[in-house]
Amino acid sequence: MKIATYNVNSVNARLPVLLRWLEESKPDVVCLQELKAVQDNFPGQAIEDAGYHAIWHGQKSWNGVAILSRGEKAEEVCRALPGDPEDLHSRYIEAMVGGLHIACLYLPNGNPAPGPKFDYKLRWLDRLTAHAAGLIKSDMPVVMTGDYNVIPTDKDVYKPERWVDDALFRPETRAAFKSLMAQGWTDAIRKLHPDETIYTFWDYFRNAYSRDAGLRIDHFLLSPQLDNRLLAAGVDRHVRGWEKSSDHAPVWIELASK
DNA sequence: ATGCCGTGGAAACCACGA
Repeated sequence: MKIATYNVNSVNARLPVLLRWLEESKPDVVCLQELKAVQDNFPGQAIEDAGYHAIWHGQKSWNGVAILSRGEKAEEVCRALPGDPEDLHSRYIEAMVGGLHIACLYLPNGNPAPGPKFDYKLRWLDRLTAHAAGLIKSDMPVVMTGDYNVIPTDKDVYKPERWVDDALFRPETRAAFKSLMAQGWTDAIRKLHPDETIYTFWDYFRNAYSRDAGLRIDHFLLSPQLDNRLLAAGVDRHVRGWEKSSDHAPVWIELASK
């Protein structure tokens, strides 16, 4: 079973690239972030024609998350991260599919830091950690994936010294992510590629992609039930080089069937 | 070191992203 995550930076602007990549990569489940479309403006028909069911939670202008699946339609569990009814951003959707519990998330960027946006990011991370504690205690195999907007370590950024004051890399951010991981989650990419330089995002400007000046911020967190089912993990970085690409590349894992 | 680019939405610029 192949599961992917892809921050598309507008699902409608990205539709040709998304369809081309789906055709090439043929994942069974896909988590999308940054739809940048209201609920009624999601390209559901085009995605259905490509062979995928979809559930999604849109929002005007910003954010937006979706879960696509081949074969069975994902059975939605919730479409908001618990813990703050005032938080109206569409950044979280959770569903059951293929016998897995799948959480698709788009964590707040948090810049500029310090400031209210950074506070919101840290609160969101706290809420995610609280919710994740319940998920990891359940008997279900859980995949928690998406754009975390967190650079976990020095080797996940091309020039760590330039990012120390950035919301993606500040000590508070890394510490919060570390305490989430300490619940027992596995970073799928790092488990299989502990020492490789691997990025999932490259800026649109400064020729970041051709210079390979990237960040690793899109992650797959796996619950312990999945530890012995992880077969492969990687980044489709060539997709970042396509015409009209997102600034993120798709990330994927392969799980052994149970 | 930096929104230099890309997108959406409103209004011919600005907010926002990482």
